[in-house]
Amino acid sequence: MAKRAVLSTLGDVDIRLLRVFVVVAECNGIAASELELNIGKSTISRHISDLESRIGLRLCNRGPSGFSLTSEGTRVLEHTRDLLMKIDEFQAQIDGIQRTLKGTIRLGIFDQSSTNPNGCLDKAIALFDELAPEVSINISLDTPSALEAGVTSGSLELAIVPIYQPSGALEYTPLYQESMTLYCGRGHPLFDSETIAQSGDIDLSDHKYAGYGFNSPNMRAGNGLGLRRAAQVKDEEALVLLIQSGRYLGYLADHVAEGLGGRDSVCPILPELTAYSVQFAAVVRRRPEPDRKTIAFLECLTSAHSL
Amino acid sequence: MAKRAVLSTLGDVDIRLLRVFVVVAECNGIAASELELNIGKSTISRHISDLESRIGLRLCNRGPSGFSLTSEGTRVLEHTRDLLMKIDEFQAQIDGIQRTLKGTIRLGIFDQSSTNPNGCLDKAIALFDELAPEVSINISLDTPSALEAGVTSGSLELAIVPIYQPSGALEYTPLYQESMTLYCGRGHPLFDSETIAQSGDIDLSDHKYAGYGFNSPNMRAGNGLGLRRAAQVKDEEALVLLIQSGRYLGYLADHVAEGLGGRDSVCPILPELTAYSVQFAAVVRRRPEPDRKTIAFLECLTSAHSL
DNA sequence: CCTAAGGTTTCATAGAAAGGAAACCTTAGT
DNA sequence: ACTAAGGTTTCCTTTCTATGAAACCTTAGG
Repeated sequence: MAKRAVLSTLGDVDIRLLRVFVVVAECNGIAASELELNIGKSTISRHISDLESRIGLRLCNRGPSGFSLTSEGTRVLEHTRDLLMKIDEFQAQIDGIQRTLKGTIRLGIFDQSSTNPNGCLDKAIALFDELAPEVSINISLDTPSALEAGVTSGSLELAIVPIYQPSGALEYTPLYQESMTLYCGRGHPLFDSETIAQSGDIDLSDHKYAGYGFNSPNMRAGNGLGLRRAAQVKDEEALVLLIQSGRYLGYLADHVAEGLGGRDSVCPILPELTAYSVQFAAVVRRRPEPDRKTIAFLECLTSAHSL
Repeated sequence: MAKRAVLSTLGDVDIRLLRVFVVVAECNGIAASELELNIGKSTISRHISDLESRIGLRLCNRGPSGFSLTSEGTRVLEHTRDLLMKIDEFQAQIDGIQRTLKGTIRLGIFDQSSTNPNGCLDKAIALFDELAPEVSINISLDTPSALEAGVTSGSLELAIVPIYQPSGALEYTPLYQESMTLYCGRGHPLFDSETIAQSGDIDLSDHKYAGYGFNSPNMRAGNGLGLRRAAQVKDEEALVLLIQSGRYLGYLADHVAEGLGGRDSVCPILPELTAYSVQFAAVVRRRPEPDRKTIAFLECLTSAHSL
């Protein structure tokens, strides 16, 4: 220990010595405290004299003639008990902080993903609320890229987004998949499933396509098939509307299509070709490392989805 | 450290680490705290991570992207400041105890020694009162042996006695001397100083001798000269009375004899032969080691007598 | 893309601290 | 006087701790 400028102006009263002193005083002698402290008397003796020389006071008379605190020792003992109590209190406070999760967690979810039956966000929230009832949860909906930006900037602790163009600054934890297929509505030329099954080479670019306005796996899939976007939507309801008009093709999550009344309403087009699946993942930032409540929530999410 | 049963259930929060943490938090970064702490950043970095792992919480985000306390870090910081304050307070209290002398000091003085002009007890008391105004002083008079017994038993902190038969259990600190000579009173056959000066061999045992009843240097001196005690006294006034009667020889402190009106009243007998001097000393017990106020008083005594 | 700044990690080392064993010193009580 | 009990000292070993130097990693900002 070369230089201790600011640190310990007086030589940090060794807590350990103080504890020894208290025990010795309570046991009324070194020999008696051996058992309690579980260390040899030579060590205890040295501890006591160390303490005495550090604080510059003789604390107790000890020897074959008996043990007794000096008047100063009595006073020091009082203050020491005080201090040790304070330290224990401190420990307890720290433990409390460690145990209790407090604050607010800001979650973001992809605004078109809340209906997926594979998503167990509800279960995760229930789990988390049990684990950390003191944390208030704040959920916002947005587009995947906006969510990722939010997480990166720190305005969101965690988001659930489809994995599209993973950012290196973010940590993705896969949760569930969503399968997407190109659909058309009743009245569309491609609506008849038989027809579609037979004709091997339909030129999809002959048909109008409706898709989201923002960057997404959806959009990439559309481009890959040579689809040309003739309508831009912002949300799923609008897309469903366009498809059901019988004039547009569009990608729908299969669970959405099923909810639409089955084959009477919409019809998948060349699933083998057009279907793809999107991996949804919880995303948190890599650094600064997410805080404990976020990690806890992430754990709740993964365990909710692994059931 | 093999076993730490009672000691440090949780691993004594190293005060040092906490201090480092506070400084780093206040400096808003490790690099900035280097100067303040006067230790290298590698060490500081390790300290912070040590602390974090000891208390099981991440306290701050740090790195090229900047420094910030986590929410937990903020809370820990508060409690830490609290604790450090308490520790400083403790130190101050100890310092206070160290500085302040309190209680009562019980002094004993030889009941025949208070008139000696060499004794500077008054000055010593004045010094002590300045140094330790909170200590109340308790003075009792007694015979040397009673005083030594009192010091040995602990019923007196300190006594001032003539050194006669030093006890090994006591610590003697010489203070001043008192010279004693054999005197006789006007009317005594040996009163004429001329006569005495001429006759080389006076048989002192021809004369009545008056001395103290208790063991003392005085008594030993009397015995050594072959004096036979014909009268026993308990205090000096009585002795003076007997000597002034012209019938008795007796040892008087020279300063007492001088106070008696000089040669007209009493006359020294063969000073070269009979005179002896008594060393007065402060006496404290060796063990249990005297307490601080006693040591302080002893210092006051010696410095009062060394002026 | 490059660099500087802020931190972290690794490595090696000096020194402190904790501990036990055994010899030793004192004192109370026989 | 002798002994046992209570402490202290001495000596040595083992384990930690603190520390700086230097290499390294990461990010902000030209």
